[in-house]
Amino acid sequence: MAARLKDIADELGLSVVTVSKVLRDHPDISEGTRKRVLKRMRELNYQPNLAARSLVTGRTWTLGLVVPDLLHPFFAEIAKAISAQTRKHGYSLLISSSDEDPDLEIQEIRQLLARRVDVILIASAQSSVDCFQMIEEQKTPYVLIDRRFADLDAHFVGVDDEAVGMLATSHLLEQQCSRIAHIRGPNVSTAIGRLEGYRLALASRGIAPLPGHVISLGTSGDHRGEKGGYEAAKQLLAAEIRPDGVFCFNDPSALGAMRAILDAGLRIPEDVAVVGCGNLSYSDFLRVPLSSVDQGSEAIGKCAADLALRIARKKTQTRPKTEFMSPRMVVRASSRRFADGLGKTS
Amino acid sequence: MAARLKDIADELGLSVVTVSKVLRDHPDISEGTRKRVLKRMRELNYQPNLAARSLVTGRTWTLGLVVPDLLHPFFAEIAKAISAQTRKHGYSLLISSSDEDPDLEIQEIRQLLARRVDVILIASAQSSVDCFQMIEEQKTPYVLIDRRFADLDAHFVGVDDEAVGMLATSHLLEQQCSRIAHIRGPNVSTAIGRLEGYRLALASRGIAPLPGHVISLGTSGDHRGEKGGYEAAKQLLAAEIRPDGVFCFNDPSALGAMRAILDAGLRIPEDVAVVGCGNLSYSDFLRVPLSSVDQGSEAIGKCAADLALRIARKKTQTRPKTEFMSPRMVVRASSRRFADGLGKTS
DNA sequence: TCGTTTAACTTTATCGGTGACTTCATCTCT
DNA sequence: AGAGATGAAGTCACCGATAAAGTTAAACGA
Repeated sequence: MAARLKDIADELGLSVVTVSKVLRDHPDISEGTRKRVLKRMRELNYQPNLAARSLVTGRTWTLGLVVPDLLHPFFAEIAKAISAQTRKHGYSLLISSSDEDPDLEIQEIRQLLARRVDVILIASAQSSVDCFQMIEEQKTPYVLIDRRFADLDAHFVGVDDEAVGMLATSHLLEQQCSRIAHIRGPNVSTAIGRLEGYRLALASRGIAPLPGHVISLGTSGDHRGEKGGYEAAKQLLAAEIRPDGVFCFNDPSALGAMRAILDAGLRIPEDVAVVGCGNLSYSDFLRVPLSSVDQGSEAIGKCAADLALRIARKKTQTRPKTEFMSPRMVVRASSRRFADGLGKTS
Repeated sequence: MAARLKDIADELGLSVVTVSKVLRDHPDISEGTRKRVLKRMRELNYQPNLAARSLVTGRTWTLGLVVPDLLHPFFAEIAKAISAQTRKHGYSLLISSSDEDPDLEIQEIRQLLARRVDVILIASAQSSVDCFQMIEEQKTPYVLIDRRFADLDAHFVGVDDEAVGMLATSHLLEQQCSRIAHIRGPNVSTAIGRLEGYRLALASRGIAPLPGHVISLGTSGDHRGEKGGYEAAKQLLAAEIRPDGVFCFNDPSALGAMRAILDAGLRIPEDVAVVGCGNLSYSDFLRVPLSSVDQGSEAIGKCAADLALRIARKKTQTRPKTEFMSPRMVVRASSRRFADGLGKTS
């Protein structure tokens, strides 16, 4: 059904290879034949068979993306940005969602390796680095997104999580919060970095977190952390000294926390100011619009895609490269305790 | 680098074909050699080269998905469900986002056709059916998701939008709303069906929509419709007779509408009850929790994936099949005007 | 004038599998 | 014992492209 090089070649009395060369803009083709061939290709709406091309070139013109959760707007936005960027360069994107499950993630990675994708982009839910050795064994290049591993020297694109933590915590300090708590995330680099940033920001004012004021987001079934945030905030409110500001690991957990605070009859931000992270798009429609640290997910996606494309084009391995995006504080009602002046507005 | 059939064949003193037969569970292989081959395959972590296999079988074991917007939770959920389902059967999924732009969508479809995906799943942003003829010419089967075309006889999986409209409108009627308005969506099947359902529900009580009470969601830049919903609701509130209930095309537009209503100093649901559609997961955290018609997006995804897999397995064309999911009303505060009794709770 | 370039193609081999046939030894049945 | 059936391999051609090397004729330089 679909046209092949051979069809075009036969019709024009050329060899398959000549037509193939036209297709790939090879120099040693005369202007005349080039035009004839291109014309016929257009007429037939010729599309090269990528399976055949892959077989001989060893490249699939396909990238693989693994995210923990496609429903999480942060990852959805990254996926969208990557997809848009790769498309421009003729690459397609296989997307899979690991449901935050390391084993499932490994399966997904195996699939991508079996498909011989040119580069794997991955926001990993792994706790160990074993599976990356598996990827390296297959000599498939990969780029970590959002989440890093301290003992793994690999390409990385993401936000500077320490800066995130400092930004959020400093903002709360500026809002005259004096007892700032932190609802921390699971044991991955993002959560660790944000916690560290939180500590550093406090330390720079000579403050140490009060006992019980750093609390872990339980893994109570929901990935995104709404329930976990609710539970964690309830515990915080029951602490000996009640916090007057909370920096939450991400926006969903902040939503949960806000609900717990409101349920307890407290006011946001007067009694407790809340800051999240991720700046998810629906923030404006909440009971109390949520202040949040924007991670520039779109920029992360674009940057990761560009890096991956660069890697895909080179056959030789390149030295691991780390690209940090800078976070941005977006202040909304949940943390704006002063009409103006003190609170930054962007 | 990666192991090939030939490597295994040489090592075991067999022919490539024999090994290939083992791989595909061909019957005429003795138990002994089968075991020897499988053992070696496992040791080498052999992965068949899908490009080679595709080249000869003409099948890619890949499905393509085109959605208008990956960031919209409705489509993200569908994408996730499809991905999960196809993975189980060894198929991969190429996902692309058309940004609700018909031209971009056509480009994406071309890409998928060029890649010779086995089936295309598409929630289309087209206004004409031309591009589906293009797909048919390539003899690539496709499944429409969510959005249909009246004059196109194709596979379809989605919700019964007329039922959606009736469900939402009947619910508002039950809540004693007597002046129910509708913020309708763009000119695609979903919006048309929901509008029709709205009309039918009113008609069944002998009511006709008041003038100016059916209003169109403008296309003011944002795809999801938050701004559009805001503008539309402002107009509704300025109508000669102010509505006391609004059924919104989707949840984002309902969010916008709610904001307009609250901004106007009115109460939800006492002054105006609001119902959306889509039942997006963050509904519980809104200023006023939003009642919404659940379309069962996960079920749609699963069903669409199953249908696509069935089609992929058959070589012969199958008769177009339409699968309707039934919508479900989820009542929350935005439309619960009576403490109990009248308002259904699920 | 003759060897050397150069432009513009063509030939040949190959990528890693699969499908359709063929071979050959063993087994079964009359 | 010989014909046909069966089981367990192997042969060969081919899928649709690309890489590398080879061919041919015109152009060029000394």
